[in-house]
Amino acid sequence: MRHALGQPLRPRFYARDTQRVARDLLGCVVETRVRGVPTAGRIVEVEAYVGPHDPAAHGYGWRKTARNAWLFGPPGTCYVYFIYGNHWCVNVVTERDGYPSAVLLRALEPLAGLDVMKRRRRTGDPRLWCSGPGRLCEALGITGRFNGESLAGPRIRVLRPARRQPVRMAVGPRIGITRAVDWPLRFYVRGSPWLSRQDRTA
DNA sequence: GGTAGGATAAGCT
DNA sequence: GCTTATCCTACCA
Repeated sequence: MRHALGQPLRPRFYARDTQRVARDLLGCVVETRVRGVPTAGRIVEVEAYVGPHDPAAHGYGWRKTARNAWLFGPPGTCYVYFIYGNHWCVNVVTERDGYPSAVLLRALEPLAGLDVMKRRRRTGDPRLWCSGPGRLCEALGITGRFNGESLAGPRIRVLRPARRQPVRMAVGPRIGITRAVDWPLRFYVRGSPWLSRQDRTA
C-alpha cells in the first residue's frame, strides 16, 4: 500500500493555467517523508501567483535571483523560500519551464503523522498545526532543502485521492501582500475548520 | 474576543 | 535602510 492516499499528480497537471491548477489542488493530498518519517495533509487553502505581470509575485517583471530561481523551473517543481527571518513557505511551480508562476500552499487538514506534527509544532491544538504557510511547512518538515525537488519525488509528493471529496470552493483576495490586493486569487474550501483564517462566509 | 509589536534574515533601493 | 507571499506573545477589552 505505497500510495494509500492516492496517485501522484503528473507534471502535465501543473503545466496549465495557474488559477486552474490552484483550484484543482483543493482536496488533493501533500505527503512528505523526512528521514523516513511520513506526514500528510489535505489541501484546503492556496493562492495563485500568476506570472511576471503579477505585482505580488516573486517573479514580477521577470526578475530572477538566486532566491527565486526555482520559481522559473519546470512545472511540478517545489519552490521553497524563507521569509521574515523565521518561516519557510512552499509553492508548486506551474505552467511552462522558464515562466515564473506558482501556487502557494496556505493550509492543510492534517491526515497522517499527527504525532510528528504535534511534536514539530510544539502544540497539542491540531488547528495550529497546518493553518498557515509557515505552519504547514514546519509540521511537514519542509525546509529550503526541498527547493527545486520534484513534487513526484521520494521526499515530497502531491497525490490525487482515488475518491476525492467534492469541494465547496470559495474565492477571495490574497493574504499578507501589499500589491494587487484585490486580485481574487486565494482559493479555499468554504467553511473548513483548517484554514489560515476563519471563513465568515460559510 | 481582538490587535499591536517583536523576532529575524534575504533581497532590494 | 526598508520591505517582505509569517507567526507568536502580550496586552486590552
